[in-house]
Amino acid sequence: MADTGPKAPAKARSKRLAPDARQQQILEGAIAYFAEFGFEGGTRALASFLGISQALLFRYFPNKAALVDRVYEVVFLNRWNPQWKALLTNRELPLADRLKAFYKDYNRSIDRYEVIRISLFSALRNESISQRYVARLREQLIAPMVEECRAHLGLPATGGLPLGSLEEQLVLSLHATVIYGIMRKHVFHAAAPGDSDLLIELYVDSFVSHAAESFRRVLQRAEQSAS
Amino acid sequence: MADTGPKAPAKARSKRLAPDARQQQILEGAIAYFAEFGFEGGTRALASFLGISQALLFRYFPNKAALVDRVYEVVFLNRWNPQWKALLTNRELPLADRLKAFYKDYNRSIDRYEVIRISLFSALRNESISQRYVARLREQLIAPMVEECRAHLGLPATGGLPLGSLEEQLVLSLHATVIYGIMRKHVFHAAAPGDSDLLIELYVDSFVSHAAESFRRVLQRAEQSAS
DNA sequence: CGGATTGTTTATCAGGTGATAAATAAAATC
DNA sequence: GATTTTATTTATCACCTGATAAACAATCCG
Repeated sequence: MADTGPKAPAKARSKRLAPDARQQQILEGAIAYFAEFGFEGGTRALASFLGISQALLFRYFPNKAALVDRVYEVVFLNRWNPQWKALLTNRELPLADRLKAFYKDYNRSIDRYEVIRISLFSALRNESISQRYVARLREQLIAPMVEECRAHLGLPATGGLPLGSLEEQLVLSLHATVIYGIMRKHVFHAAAPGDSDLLIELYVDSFVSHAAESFRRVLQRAEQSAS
Repeated sequence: MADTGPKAPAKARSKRLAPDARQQQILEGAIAYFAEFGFEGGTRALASFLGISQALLFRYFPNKAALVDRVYEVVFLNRWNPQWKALLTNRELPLADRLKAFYKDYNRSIDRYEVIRISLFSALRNESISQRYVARLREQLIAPMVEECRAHLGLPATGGLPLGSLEEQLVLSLHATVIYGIMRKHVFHAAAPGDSDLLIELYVDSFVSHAAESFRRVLQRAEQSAS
């Protein structure tokens, strides 16, 4: 079994911080610590990682769950850019340009060790905040992308996609490529030093140039199963 | 914080099994239990999940780590098909057909709740078996796919890829799509009821039909950075 | 300086953990 | 059916967990 906590690198004892600063320090340390060891990591190891006593944690957070919730908030909510949807649906730009700009920015925003690992840890626990994030991703970004693809291809709007429709899954292949690349780096530790922006351009070009054919076949299948 | 163990559905007490059968039953139960709650799940909850006493676990496995190791073995090693590489490198078939046949079979093999979740739990713990799996995936399947793409496009063989080369990452986009679809289903609980085989055919066709252009641009970039 | 304030630590608690040994009960053997 | 064998459970251990309260010590303020 892997070790479940650091054997105390324990920074030099930094005494008597202002309450705000200490709370912030604990929160940031907790993000780093939980990202590494998961939420089962103990409060003692976390405290020693921070160079403070274990009891001090409970002065700034009423209990471990509250601390974990704050970690979730930082990782999930603070990392969402409300302009993404507007960017994706701005039909004054070509579809490919919008997708490239979006995925470059999205990739930049979530390609971080703590973010991807904490997202996974919380998803594996079926945390509701993780499921809300997935729902928002679908409603705010993936579904609009499908509509934009339809518009780009001269197809009528869907007026609401069924969950997990084939069209949605087509668009998700783009998303999957970006996410999986980040996971390979931070979870599987399989180096991926390549130029992310170049790869995103290639992925998007490949997707868009084949979209007509893919959508045609997917819609044909949908008609078949409807009959 | 999410609940960390089942409150004992506790099947009816099945008494006095043959040792082999009981060991097998514990192993299978452990796979289901750890897949749900992760490896921090307690032995008491596992035992109650199995409908046996906690002490009995330690008669069939010397300690928890040994049980976890057996779970890893079943999930990782038993799920590898040695014929995959041969299938992918069989140049009597068109490249697209090989990729489709491989990914349909690969998808069928790993698209299971326990498999994908236990893989992720172990990867997040940096278990060596997980890293060995990733290395094997790269050497046995991904790298050969790159070589096959080169052959398909009339390019010379590489004679050994640098880790994380751009070409490798191009091929990984295909892989990512399959894996991420499975993760969405079993980790993010975002339904994906679509016809996997159809989607795999679309992904592969899209990839292959755009491969010439993608490889051209990637190799051009590689030359630039070499100069 | 001296006393009040407050950030921090030490000591401690009840409950949970993996693991062991003795006690029990079901099957196997004669 | 009595006796041996063994699968299983109950009781227990030392240790670790999150959390609390009292003791301590650094800063502030007069």
